[in-house]
Amino acid sequence: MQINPITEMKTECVIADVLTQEIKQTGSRLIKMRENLNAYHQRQVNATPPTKNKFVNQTNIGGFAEDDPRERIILDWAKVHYKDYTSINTFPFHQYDVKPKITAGVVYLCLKKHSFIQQNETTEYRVMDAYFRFNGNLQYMCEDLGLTVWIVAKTVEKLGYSPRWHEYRESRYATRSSSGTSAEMKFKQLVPEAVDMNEDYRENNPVYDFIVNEKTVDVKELTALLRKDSKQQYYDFKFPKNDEERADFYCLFLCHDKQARMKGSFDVLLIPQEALPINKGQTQISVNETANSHKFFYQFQVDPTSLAYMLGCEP
DNA sequence: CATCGGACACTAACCGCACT
DNA sequence: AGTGCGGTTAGTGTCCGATG
Repeated sequence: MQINPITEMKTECVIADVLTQEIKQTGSRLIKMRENLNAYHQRQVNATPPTKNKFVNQTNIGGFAEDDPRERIILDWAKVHYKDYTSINTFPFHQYDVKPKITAGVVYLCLKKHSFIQQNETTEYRVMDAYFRFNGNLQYMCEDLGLTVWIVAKTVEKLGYSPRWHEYRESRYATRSSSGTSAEMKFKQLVPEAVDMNEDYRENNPVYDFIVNEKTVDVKELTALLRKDSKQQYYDFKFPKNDEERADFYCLFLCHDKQARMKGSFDVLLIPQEALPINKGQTQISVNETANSHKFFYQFQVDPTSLAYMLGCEP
């Protein structure tokens, strides 16, 4: 089958336009999702008293005073409504104005004490147990469970709770070693909401560097190469051939100056997975503005200052 | 216990030939 | 001229065991 290159080019442009539109819409959706998440997170924070301790003391589990009215309230509710540990979310927290407050953690500990919750070895159970033991601290949960942060966070979500990405990020930054200017540093600067996946959880070989609003982003810093044969300058962009291994977005920092790199000027392209060629693992992005590859990929150029917005973060 | 170094892994940079 | 693509090279970081 013959394909007219002009027609194909036009089709690609149309696809690019549609995708650009799609990114904007996705951005709006993500903003909405984030708002919901924030509201949920706020409720969680209010519901769980913060602790300075790394661990919630195990001996305190279920340690209600003899006359603690909360225990009776929870047990009365559990006799009628408890099915399994996901029922905790359905507890009518707002109905009881007692002090100390009844929180999800309190309900859990009480139910565990009275053997409503049967200990088992499912991932869900272990994650939930760790969630309450470590007050939702992702870092400690991961260390304790030996699971990757991504699996833990997803399971937390599945159980109806909100993974505390923000707190996790801060904890990572505290122990980070600074390694000069790079695209990843720049990305973090431009998208402060981004969760860095690169350094501490390599076990499962994440193919992405960051998670932003539940979307995976792989950041690449490239400088133009000069082809010896055709004297053309281009950026060599390699990515996984297989769809499943690809990140949701590729954020390319195309440096103009080989020596200055990120210290000099650069273009930022935010390329959605859907725009990448199928069954291919690499492509070239020509520096020449008239080249097809340039025109196609530069449709995904974003202003560095609007990068966070494009990824669905609040302005 | 700290630290040194080799094996290994990952990535950007680069090469060169093929094809249109 | 422009692109596709498989491969190599170089630089860097990590892991882990040997060593003192």
